[in-house]
Amino acid sequence: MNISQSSSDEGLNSHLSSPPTPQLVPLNPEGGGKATPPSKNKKVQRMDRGSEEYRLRRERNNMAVKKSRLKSKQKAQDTLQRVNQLKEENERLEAKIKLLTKELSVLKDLFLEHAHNLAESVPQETSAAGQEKST
Amino acid sequence: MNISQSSSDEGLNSHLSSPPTPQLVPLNPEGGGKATPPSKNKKVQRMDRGSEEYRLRRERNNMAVKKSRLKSKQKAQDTLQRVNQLKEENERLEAKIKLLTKELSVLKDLFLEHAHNLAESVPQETSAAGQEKST
DNA sequence: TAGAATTGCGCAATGT
DNA sequence: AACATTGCGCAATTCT
Repeated sequence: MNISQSSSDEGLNSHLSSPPTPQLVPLNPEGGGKATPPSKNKKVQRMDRGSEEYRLRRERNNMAVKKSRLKSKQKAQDTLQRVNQLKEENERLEAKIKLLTKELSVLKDLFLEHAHNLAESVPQETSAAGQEKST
Repeated sequence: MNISQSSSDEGLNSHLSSPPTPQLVPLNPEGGGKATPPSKNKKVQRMDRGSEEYRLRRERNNMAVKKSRLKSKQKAQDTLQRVNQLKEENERLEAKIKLLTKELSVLKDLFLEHAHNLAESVPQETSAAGQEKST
């Protein structure tokens, strides 16, 4: 999870802007004191906008972002497909169950009928159709 | 499909920046030439950055975006849940099929055995399936 | 420490 | 006109 509260957001641009690229980035208040104010500037490096280093990093990140998002979308799509796949399989299984149930029903009926006949005429094996496992 | 190439990107910020909100938005180079260059400003309304109208619109859009993205994520999550749900149901169905199949198998075996006995030892009522009390 | 991958966010174009 | 989507870049974080 990314719970970054985005403290110092500097959403600047001027990238694919073919024009003169204004480069209006006052975000680097160096005028306050020294290059490195006595405050605890722990790690917050103020990237020079325009720095080749910076540009390079941005470009790479942009690529990574694109890639990541593509991947994400792909995954979502796959999940949707999976749903359809499972739904189909489900239907197949339901159909099979229906068939098996019917077959079973028929056989049981035959059995009962037969047992009945036997009991009526020749009372020998009366316990034959009651052996299911419940569950 | 949206093949917008994002021509004039001006990713500004200064929004959730609780501080004095510098409002450093020189993106409206009014000093370069005229307020509206002689180009064919067809419909591209040069939104005044700083215009109340603009700010309001941006804010609303930001809300809409957030909402939309939340919705999107929710949907994705739902889809994932659906997958799990379907997987579970599938397992249930498979189990049921297994059970039914076994039951059927047992019954069939009983049937065969019985028929066999009849044929082997007491071949008397070979055609007595539906005559007296059918049903 | 570096670099790639994620993620939240805002902008603008576009869709409804 | 208003809200919804979507592609895109930035920056902060997290993962490797």
